[in-house]
Amino acid sequence: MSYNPNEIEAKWQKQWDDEQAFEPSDSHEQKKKYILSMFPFPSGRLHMGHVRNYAIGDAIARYYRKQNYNVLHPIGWDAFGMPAENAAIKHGRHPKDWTYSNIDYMRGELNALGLSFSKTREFATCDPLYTRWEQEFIIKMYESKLLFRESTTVNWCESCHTVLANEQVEEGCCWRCDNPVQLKEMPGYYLDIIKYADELLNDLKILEGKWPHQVLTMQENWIGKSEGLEFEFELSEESKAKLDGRFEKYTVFTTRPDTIYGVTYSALAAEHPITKYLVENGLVESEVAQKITHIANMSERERAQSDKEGYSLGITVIHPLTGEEVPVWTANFVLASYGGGAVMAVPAHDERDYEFATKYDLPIKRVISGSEKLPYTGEGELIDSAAFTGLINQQAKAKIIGMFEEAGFGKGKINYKLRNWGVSRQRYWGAPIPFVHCKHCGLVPEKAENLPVALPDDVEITGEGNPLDNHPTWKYCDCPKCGKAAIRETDTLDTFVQSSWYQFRYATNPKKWNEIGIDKEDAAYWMGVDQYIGGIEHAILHLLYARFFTKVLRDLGYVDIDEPFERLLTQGMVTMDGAKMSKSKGNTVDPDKLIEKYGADTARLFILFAAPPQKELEWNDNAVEGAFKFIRRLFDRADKVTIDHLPNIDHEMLNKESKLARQKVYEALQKSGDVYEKTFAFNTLIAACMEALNALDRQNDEAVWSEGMYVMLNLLEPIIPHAASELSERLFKRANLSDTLKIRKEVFVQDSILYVVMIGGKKRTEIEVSPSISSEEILALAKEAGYKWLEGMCIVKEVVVPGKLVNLAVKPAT
RNA sequence: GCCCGGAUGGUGAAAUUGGUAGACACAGGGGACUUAAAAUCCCCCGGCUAUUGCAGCUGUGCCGGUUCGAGUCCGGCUCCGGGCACCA
Repeated sequence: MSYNPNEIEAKWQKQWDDEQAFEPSDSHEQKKKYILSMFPFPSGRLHMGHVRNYAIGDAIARYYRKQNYNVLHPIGWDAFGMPAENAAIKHGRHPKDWTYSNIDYMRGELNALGLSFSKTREFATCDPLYTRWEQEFIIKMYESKLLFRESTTVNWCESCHTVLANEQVEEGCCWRCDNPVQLKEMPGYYLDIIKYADELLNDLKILEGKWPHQVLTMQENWIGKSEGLEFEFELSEESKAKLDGRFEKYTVFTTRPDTIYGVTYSALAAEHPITKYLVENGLVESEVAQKITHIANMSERERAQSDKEGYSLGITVIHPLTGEEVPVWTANFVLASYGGGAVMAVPAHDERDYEFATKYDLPIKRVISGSEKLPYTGEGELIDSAAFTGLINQQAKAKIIGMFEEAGFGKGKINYKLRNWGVSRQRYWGAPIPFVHCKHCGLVPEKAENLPVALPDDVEITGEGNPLDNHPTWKYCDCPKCGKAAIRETDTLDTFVQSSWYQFRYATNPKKWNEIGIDKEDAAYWMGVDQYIGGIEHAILHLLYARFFTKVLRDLGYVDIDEPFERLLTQGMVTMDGAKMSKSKGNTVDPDKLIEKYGADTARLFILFAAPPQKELEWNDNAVEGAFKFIRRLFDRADKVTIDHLPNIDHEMLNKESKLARQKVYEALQKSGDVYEKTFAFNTLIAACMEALNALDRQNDEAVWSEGMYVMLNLLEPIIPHAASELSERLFKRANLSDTLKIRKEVFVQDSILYVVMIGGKKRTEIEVSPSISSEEILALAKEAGYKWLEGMCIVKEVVVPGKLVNLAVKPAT
């Protein structure tokens, strides 16, 4: 038979459409699988990374459908975001128009790949119906104090004209546009993710073995939990006077309370209120004040790259245990955003404190024994530490915290590197934050019946300022509470908010989408996502936010689960000439052209064959051709099939080649379960099928051919669905596709077994023996076969590995 | 600097988790068919030595160890990729 991919693929895609073949059943009786590939941003065209992502997910979804699971395999569009506005600025197109026409085009591309998505559950996150429910959640979060508004120093991207969350700053630059991020003081909305830090950290244990190890450690480090002591430094009387009595004390945090007797100075951030007061009121020399202001204006990134720098503030604090006066400095390495912006400095046992003390000639006092070399940050016994001297530092830590707590001037404290999630964006193309600023009532949430707060269509997008703020009328409204004139919030939500709950939206039956955001029962049935597939670049951002949102929605009573994604597969990048495919590098391969030339099945087969999904995939045009040839060969060999069902075969009656062919076929079948359910090493399954086809080719038995094709098409259908369906229809009336195949043990029974004979650890020869033979007999035969290498040797040890090999350890005979 | 990965032929990769390293493919070489080309089919294909015949040595980034046996386990390095980057 000849292979005409374009014709076949159009035929099957139409048939699947007509049959609505991939809609899950509404019934909750059946066992289920929820297979989800991360949804795409509608940028205009699919790229190879998408093709890979969806080929993997589709193979898994199709496999489970064959195993009689009720499968939810949805797709949608992560549709809000900056590129839509950039397109508006550049080409004068309305973001809405740009977005929805991109979606239409890309939907067609996904369709052409033969992906088995549920069509009834598709949505775009910019659909007002989606925004409506998101706004409801946001209001609920505000009411339970998880969402709050405050003015803080934020990461600001001048090129995107918007605020960025901490996670969205990569190497000091904006994650999206790569421009350097500046610090700016601004009001904004925050989600209290720190409140969930402990749970987000602890629940990583649930995901162990199910998520890539790498992602778990990245999240763990990002949360950055540390336990220590928080206490207050009281200012000396003289210093209080100098500060006009406005400050009495300040708080510091340390993870090393065991080194507290080694404190020789304290350091404040440039932004610390005391530092600011001193600078602003001329209480430090004007030259120093200037330098401090300069530091305060630097980004964290810039500060991290500069040398240690600091200035004496001319004030002192009292050491809480010794009563000694300790000088206070300001230092550029003290972060305002962590632990109160102030530290106790122990130069003997902290690298930063040591470097600083050496530079400015501050005293260094050793209090932990151990290495002679300073700074020493390891374990040891306390020295020179009053009542605690002699204790091991780990014990001392707990005792000192206990002592502080008893005395009431400090307490054990847990700190996180994780910072609260700033969700305000000063953009147009996002979900409006549904609040109103009222002169009389303050910040007021919009009434439920007025949701969604929708975006105005008539905007001017110039790239200058926030288009919603500039709109002539949109922001003027009545206060939902008192009815007087008020101003609508013009910030919109971070787009990561939309992707934090989309998994629940898909799980909700679309018939209920108008009435409800997330259906609890539907979610209980479908969630969590059994297999989630996406790029490693979301290891922290999206995956942490979605985990957080799941816990929040649970606590607000919307769902009953703790973790959204049961299993996670992170796919590798698609590269060409060793570099990531990108338009700017000009090394892209257009999926449309590939499909046009070879068909979707070839694209899918190549992508799954060329490398295991987790690894990087190097594009190779020749290998694509090879994938195409394999499918063509299947069509060619279809002529060998003469029986239209799974034949009964008397294995004993077959010749050696046919027996081997059956063995290869069933080896592939045996492998398939593991591949589709656990390892996702599709490359090895495809290789096993190629081996089976090669072995079938070397024999002539019609029944063995028929059986082989019956099994192989069944195994390959999730990977090359059009070709496999077509052949299965022509040869077996598709019976093989719905069949649950059983392993035939008899094909693995060998007439004889090949034993490798190793002598002195080296492979020397082989012997073919009957399977019923004893170890003694095998050894005897091995010695006979290997006499050549045994001459002049005596055997020290004999090892027989059943079914595999014989190893004779030898040494020269004396 | 710290934390994770990884390193196997010319290339992409396999290797039942301690048991014949290089399956399966791509590229390359040779041959068959053909007027010719394409397509298809067959053979060879880690390195070195030998080649009249068998064959021998060596080989999974490097050095060492455990073991009858190590790509796989242990210790110490080198290089590459990713993440974090003064978090007290």
